[in-house]
Amino acid sequence: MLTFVLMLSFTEENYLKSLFQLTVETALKEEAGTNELAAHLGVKPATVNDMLKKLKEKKLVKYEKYGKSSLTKEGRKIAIEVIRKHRLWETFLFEKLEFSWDEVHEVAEQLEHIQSKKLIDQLDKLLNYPVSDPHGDPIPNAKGELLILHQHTLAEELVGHQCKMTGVKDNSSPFLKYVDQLGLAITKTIKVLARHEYDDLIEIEVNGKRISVSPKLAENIFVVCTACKKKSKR
Amino acid sequence: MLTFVLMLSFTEENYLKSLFQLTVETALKEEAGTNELAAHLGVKPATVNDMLKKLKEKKLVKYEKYGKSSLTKEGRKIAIEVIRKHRLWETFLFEKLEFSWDEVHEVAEQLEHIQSKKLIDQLDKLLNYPVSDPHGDPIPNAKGELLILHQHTLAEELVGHQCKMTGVKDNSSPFLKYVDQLGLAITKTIKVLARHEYDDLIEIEVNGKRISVSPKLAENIFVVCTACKKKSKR
DNA sequence: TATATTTGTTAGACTTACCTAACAAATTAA
DNA sequence: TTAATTTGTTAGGTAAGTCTAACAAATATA
Repeated sequence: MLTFVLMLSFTEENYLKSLFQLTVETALKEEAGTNELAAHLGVKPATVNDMLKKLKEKKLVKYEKYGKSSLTKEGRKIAIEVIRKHRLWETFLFEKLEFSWDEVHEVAEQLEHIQSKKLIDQLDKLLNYPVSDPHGDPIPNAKGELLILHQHTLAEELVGHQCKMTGVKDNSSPFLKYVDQLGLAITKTIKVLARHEYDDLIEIEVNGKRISVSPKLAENIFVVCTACKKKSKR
Repeated sequence: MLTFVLMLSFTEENYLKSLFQLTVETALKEEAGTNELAAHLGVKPATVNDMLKKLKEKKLVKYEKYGKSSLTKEGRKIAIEVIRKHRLWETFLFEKLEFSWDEVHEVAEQLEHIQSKKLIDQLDKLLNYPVSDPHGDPIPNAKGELLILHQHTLAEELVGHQCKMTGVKDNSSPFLKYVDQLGLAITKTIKVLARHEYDDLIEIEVNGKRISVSPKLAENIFVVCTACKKKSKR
């Protein structure tokens, strides 16, 4: 069997990854708009426009003029590979090289583009086939299968419920440092004590202490809740 | 103290590395020509010409029209950093990820451009501060100090002398596989038994067996020889 | 030393990924 | 349902890194 390996640039890989993250991954929708992608990638809409045409040519995205865009099966496959590499590298940096969870993202952004199947498979083996990265995000396996956690954000959690922290939405260093400071971390048990109408703060119990968190913070904390059992949106 | 970090592209880093390898490192001379660099980098002389002007602008190379080029102090510093990264990655792949010595080079070519001081320092620590890579090449330390072995090639070795293999000049996979096949490897003891005028083959003893090797091969094998004690050229 | 060869340079062109500015289509609001 | 706003597109421009083709300088050879 002859397999054609189409070589993609770092940039092209990043567009596919962004599109994946804006659609399949965290969001509920199937498509993303040009401006939305531009904001996510930190470039101008005109640039995204050019790239969408190019990626459509290569049959990696579905795109029609003035329409929303989405990944093709092949495009999704590549996006998942990049995400797998990113998260394995993050795990490596955290587990083996003494990086803290707020430091891993930036370096993994570079490492995720290294081309070598053997490298990634061996890294996976060295780390003992981890299922999630330091931020709690699931790591796709070598077949491209991705465990989808039935998680929602802390902001959506009901008063009185107890849940467990499973990850974060925002991977920026300042946010992660703040999370650390508050004593929050993946696997911690969180109980929602109250929601204050007056200033929208959410009062929670964690580590046996009561703290108040902003809705902005709560929206970036993922949790699972057995009490909830609300049907997952994916 | 304010330090200005000038960000270089992968390409610029590769030019500095090539220039280092063609001058300071293996060769005896201090300068390299445009065509020579072009051949080493696999690009056309015209391209090198443009880049030399650009790197001169940035004070990383010394270059005058129609003259040979060399690295400035700052350029050499950067080249050594890239080489350090390359060789640490090669060692990592070989030691931790089960790569063979003919597989490490290609992947290290990509990894050497990742920007993160912490990454490299931690990698160095994880590997326990190695002094040479799987090909026997010395790894510069964090201060940019590079151990220079007083080595020469097997082709230069005198008949009757016994030496020890310390490295290879050619890092290509076919060459390295061939070296493996012949039973040659770093640290092996080699005795030069004879040189045959007729076909230039060199007869050596290694692993207790007599084999004949071509001058081409011998030119790509580094050895040290106590009997020789010939003054090193660097 | 004159000529041939090698080595290095210049000019102009291409591609990728980005930009700005002007415009067009689609959506939202009045 | 028209007008305002948002969203998306086009055209044209820039910088990096590459190329080819023509030329110039330096070096080697006769």
